[in-house]
Amino acid sequence: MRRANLGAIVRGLHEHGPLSRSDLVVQTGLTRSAIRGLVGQLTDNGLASEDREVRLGTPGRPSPLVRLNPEAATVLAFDVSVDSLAAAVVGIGGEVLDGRRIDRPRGHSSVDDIAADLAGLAASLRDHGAHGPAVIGIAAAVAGVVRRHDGLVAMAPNLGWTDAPLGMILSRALGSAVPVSVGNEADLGVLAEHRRGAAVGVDDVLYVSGEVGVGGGLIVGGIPWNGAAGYAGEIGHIPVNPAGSPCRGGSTGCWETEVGEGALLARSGRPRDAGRAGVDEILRDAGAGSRTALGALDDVGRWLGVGLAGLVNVLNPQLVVLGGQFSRIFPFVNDTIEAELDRLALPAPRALVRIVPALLGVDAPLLGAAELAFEPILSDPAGWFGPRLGSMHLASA
Amino acid sequence: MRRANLGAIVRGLHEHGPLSRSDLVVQTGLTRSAIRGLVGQLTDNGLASEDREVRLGTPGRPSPLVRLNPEAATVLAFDVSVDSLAAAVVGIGGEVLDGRRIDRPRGHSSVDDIAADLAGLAASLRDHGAHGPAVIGIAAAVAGVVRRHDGLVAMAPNLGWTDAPLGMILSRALGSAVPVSVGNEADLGVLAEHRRGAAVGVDDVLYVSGEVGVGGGLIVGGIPWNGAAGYAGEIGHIPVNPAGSPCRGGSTGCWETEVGEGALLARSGRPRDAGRAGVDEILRDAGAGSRTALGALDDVGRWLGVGLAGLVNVLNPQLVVLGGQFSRIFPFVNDTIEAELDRLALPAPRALVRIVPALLGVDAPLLGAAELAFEPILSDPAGWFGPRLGSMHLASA
DNA sequence: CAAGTTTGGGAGAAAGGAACACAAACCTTG
DNA sequence: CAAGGTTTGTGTTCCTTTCTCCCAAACTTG
Repeated sequence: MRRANLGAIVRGLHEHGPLSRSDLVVQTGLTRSAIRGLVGQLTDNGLASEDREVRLGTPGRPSPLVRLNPEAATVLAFDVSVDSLAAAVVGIGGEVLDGRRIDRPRGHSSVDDIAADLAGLAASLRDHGAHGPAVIGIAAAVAGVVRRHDGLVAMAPNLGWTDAPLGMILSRALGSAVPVSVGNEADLGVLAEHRRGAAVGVDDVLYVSGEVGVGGGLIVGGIPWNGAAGYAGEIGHIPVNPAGSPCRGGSTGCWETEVGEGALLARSGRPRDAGRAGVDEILRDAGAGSRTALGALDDVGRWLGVGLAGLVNVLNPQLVVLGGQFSRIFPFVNDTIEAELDRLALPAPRALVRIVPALLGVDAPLLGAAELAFEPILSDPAGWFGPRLGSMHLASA
Repeated sequence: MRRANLGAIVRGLHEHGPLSRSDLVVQTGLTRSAIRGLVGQLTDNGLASEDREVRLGTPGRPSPLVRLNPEAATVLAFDVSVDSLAAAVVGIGGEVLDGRRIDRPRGHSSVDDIAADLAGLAASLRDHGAHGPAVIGIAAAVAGVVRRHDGLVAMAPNLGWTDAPLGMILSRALGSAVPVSVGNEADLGVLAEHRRGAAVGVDDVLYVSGEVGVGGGLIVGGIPWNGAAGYAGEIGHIPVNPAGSPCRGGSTGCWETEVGEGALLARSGRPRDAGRAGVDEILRDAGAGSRTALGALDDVGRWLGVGLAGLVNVLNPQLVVLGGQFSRIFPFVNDTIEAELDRLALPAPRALVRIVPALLGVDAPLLGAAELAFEPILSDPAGWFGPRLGSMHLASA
């Protein structure tokens, strides 16, 4: 009923940017009268405003643009990555009001330390108003296996976490009553690329993020998919090479051991833990024509193609977005991947799929976390104005 | 609005069987008044009826059961399998009014011949009334890669088809104006197992059908998923063994070449084309304790586990249903599969998943086709009564 | 400047579900 | 067997929400 329609309007404005009332009419299928009432409710509550700035040039009465007010509802987004920590304040509509990213030494850190660092980052941001009424959601992306419904990080080998209740601890560190969601880095990366990046408008997307580990995120029929318990997309651990080396998970021949950062470094004769700097060297050498570097990239590209062929057959995506380090090595592996897909994938799904690099780079998971935090207000904006319900959320938390 | 609520009621009755009005109240969340009006509309149009047969034993006024009238809306379902052809008339609510299955010699047959055979089967069924107003949908399951939206069979190696327009040809052979849908055997198998078989009530299901080839069907969040173009679930062609043998698709080391019927037969020292009879022998020998037979089954079980581990990591299903031949060899491979999953799958998704044999056996794809054909009336029952819209469908076909 | 086109504004109508009161049918208890 | 409790069907009324219709406003085009 009304909340659903209101949600459709707010979601449309959030995802597509400012729209005129007549745009909303064609998008929602409602009548002008209905749109008028609903938009009026949004402007009355300050969530949206109507601008006279109108795109002219068409006959007929111009329709003023309805735009969401970013200050009216903001979220706090975090990213716990292998090499860095980040925080951002994002306004509804997607505008990043402020953000900061700091380097982090690789290796294990306690959940409490990380949470404290994140809280510190958040406090340093303009407009964050962590306790203000405008913050309607908080979410964090983390490089690990996450159980969605309670924000438990079941496993994060790069951080040394097992069954870490990041959501709860972060909530406490921030001292905020606003609910905290936690999501896997790749799951949130694909969300961001789908809303604001390389996969806008594409409904069936596989996102492959290559960092130290390899993660996957899925958009199925236009909606993100996380599996029965939020564990889906752990594509780093598909068995591709029974003759391969053992993997951190204890199994053998995982895709991740063939295409991860460590594999690329090792194939080029560097130590596996040379990190981002080592990858930079490889890219520089490859650009200069080094046989070793190009060979290492080619090997990784070949195994990328092998794994992707299986995934394309199983998932039949329209688009594969390569994120993380993969987006950086993309120019060197593109042709090899396509050739392996031609060789190994079934013709029908093969013909449909395109492979592209990510557009949002390292910030994809951070922006995806913001989108996750916005989700409740996009589904049911009515719950966030009128009778101010902050206390209700506190009670249910 | 109303059509959605009406759809929810019809769908509930179709999937769960007869329900009392008060059951419908709790299921839909509507009020008794609303349910009364909606159920009244259904009974007025003959689609449902209310029985006085009531389950007693509880205090309060008994609520008569609302049941769908199977004769009021029927579908014609077909199955084009490797070894057989089948047709059935199924009434709304899921009751099979009549069905027949005939053996088919393995090997290639033209689309026209198959369509003619199917039309002949259909004509021999009681209650089918192919031209009567009660038939509201026609669907066929086929062992091949199917593009959903137009019923094109892109590839069916066991039948020798490439880009075969089965939907169109079958429609012509039947001489019916009712739209014909076509689906992949495994996609429809999982639909049937989800509605009436081993996966009832489970929202995230992977169905693995082992015949000559290996097919997969997915239920994601309670709804079937077919990929961007209907090509999803081609899990037979995930690369699991780069050292393996070449596969019909032209690639190498596909899962199918390690776990398909041919692999089982070859590992037990039989010709790859010994067919179902050969599998029967292996099962008999294994029951009698034959080392060769048990060894072959063990090998297949091991590779089954390898492939499933990857799929479980990627898809995080709650349940894996093994269908086709796999359901027959299940008792002999169960333990091996579980052990391989323990070894290769990530702990989190591994802990969640259960592996079970299919319940509906060879008829799963046939029954799934029926469910596919029912889909339109379950989504919008209002379109099928009142102003009898048969002519409209004809016009749009 | 006039005609045409598209959109906003407002009143009234229609549709559909919610709320409520009451009656009916069953169970339990004495 | 009678009375009370419980649950559900029935019917009426009310309310919410959208749709319809007409007019005014604002822009383009000729």
